[in-house]
Amino acid sequence: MAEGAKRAAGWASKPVRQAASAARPRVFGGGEDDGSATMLHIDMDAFFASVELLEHPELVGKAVIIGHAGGRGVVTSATYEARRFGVHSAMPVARALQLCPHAVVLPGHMEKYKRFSGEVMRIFRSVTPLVEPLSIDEAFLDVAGAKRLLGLPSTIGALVRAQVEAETGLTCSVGAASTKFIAKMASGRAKPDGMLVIPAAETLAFLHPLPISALWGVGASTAESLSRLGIKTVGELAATPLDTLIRRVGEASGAKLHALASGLDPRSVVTERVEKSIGHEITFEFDVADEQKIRLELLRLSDQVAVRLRRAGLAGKTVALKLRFTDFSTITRSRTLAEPTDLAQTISDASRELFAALGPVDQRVRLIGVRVENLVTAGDTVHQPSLWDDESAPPSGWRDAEATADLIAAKFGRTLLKRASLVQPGPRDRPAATPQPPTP
DNA sequence: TCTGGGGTCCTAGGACCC
DNA sequence: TCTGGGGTCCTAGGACCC
Repeated sequence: MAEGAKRAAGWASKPVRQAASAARPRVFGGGEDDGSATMLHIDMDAFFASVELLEHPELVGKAVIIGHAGGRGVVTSATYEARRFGVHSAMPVARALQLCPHAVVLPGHMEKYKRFSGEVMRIFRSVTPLVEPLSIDEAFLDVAGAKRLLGLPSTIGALVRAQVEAETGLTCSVGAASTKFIAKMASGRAKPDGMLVIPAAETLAFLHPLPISALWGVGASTAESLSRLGIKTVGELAATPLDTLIRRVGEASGAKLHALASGLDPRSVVTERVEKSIGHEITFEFDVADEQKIRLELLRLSDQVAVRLRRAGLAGKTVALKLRFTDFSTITRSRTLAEPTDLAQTISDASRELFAALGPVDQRVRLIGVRVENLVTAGDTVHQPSLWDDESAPPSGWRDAEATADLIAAKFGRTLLKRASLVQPGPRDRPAATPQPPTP
C-alpha cells in the first residue's frame, strides 16, 4: 500500500504504533512470553470498514458502517466508533442507524476486500507455510517451527502486525496460545490493534471466567439451552458431567464443548481445504409471487454456480434449492443426480423441478438459492460459456422478467428460452431475427 | 429493527444391504 | 415366521460462523 494512502488514513504517523511493537507484549497472567503459545490467530480489525477508510481518509475517527443502505441490507462491518453505539455485524442497517443516526453508510466492495485479503495472507505465509485462512480476514499460523528463526511467538506476532500495517495500511490483532481455540479467543480480547499471549500454563485461568457465549460454537440457542441447566461460565461448563451435556446438546456438540471448556483442542493447522459445496442465493428487494420470475432467477443462479464450479474444476452430484418466505420460514429441497454436473442447464433443470414439485406456494418468496453439493473433481470438462457475460448480466434482484427473457433470446435465440420454459409458446415464440449460438 | 450471502457441521429418520 | 444390528446413502432442517 502506498505510503500516501496510509498517511491519509491517519495511520502512518502514529508513534504509539512503534512503541507497541517494541514494548513488552501483553501476556495473560502478568508473566513473560515463555514460548509455549505457538498458535497464532490473526484477525483484521473492522476489515471491510478499514479498507474503505483508506480511500475516505476524511471519515477516519467517525462512525462508519459497511452495508446496503435502505432496503434489506445488513451491517457487514463497522468502525469501532459505530460499535460503541451497539452496532455490530449482521444487524439490519435500519436498526444500526437508529442506534447511531450520524453513522455514514458505505456500500461494500467484495473484490477489493479479496485483494487486500490476498495481500495479508501473503504476509502471513512469509512467516510460516503453516497458514490456515479461516475467512477473508483471519487465519491461524502455527509458528512452532518458525520460532528458531524468528524468535518468540510474541515477537513473530509483532513482526506480522508491523508488516501488515506497513504494506496495507490496515491494523490487525493477534492472539497467541497453545491451541487454535484459545488463540482465537485471545485475538478477540486483544482487539482492536493489539496482541494478547496466553502461556499454556495460564489457559484455564484465562478461559474459565468467560461466559459460555464466548465459546466457539455456542450461539444464542445453545447458550439459552445451557443456561437453563444453570451453566453460565466456561468453568461451569467444564465442571458439568459429559453425559449431562450430551443429553442437552447432542453427541458431537456435547463432547466438543466439554473438551473446549477444559482447554483441550487437538486440531492442527490445515493449509489445504477442499470445498464441500458451492452456492448462490439472493434476497429480493420485494417479495415475489410470480413463479416465472422465480424460475428465471433460478436459471441465473444456476449459471453463476456452474461458472464457479468449472473455474474450480469441480462438479457436483446434488442440487439443493432453498426458499425463504415472507414470514422468514425457510425450506430446502435437494436431489442427487445420476452423474456429477457443472452445467448451468442441468443445475437449472434440477432446481426448477424441485421448485415445481413444491406445488402451489401460498406465500411470497423472499429469498431463493441454488447450491451444488457432493463435489468431485471434474473429469474432462466441456468448455461451456456463461449464459451471460459481465456486460449483459441482468442485475441481481432484477424485476423485469420480459426484459431478461428478451436478453436471453437475443443472445441464444428462442430455442434455449423454450427449453428453459421461460416463456409460454405463443406469438412471441418465433425465431429471433438473428439467432446467435453461444460463443465459445 | 426486521433480519445478506458465503459457507460448515450435526441430527434424525428412512431406504437399502448384508 | 419373526427379528437382530451395523453401515451407507439420501433428505430436511437447524445451529453456527464470518
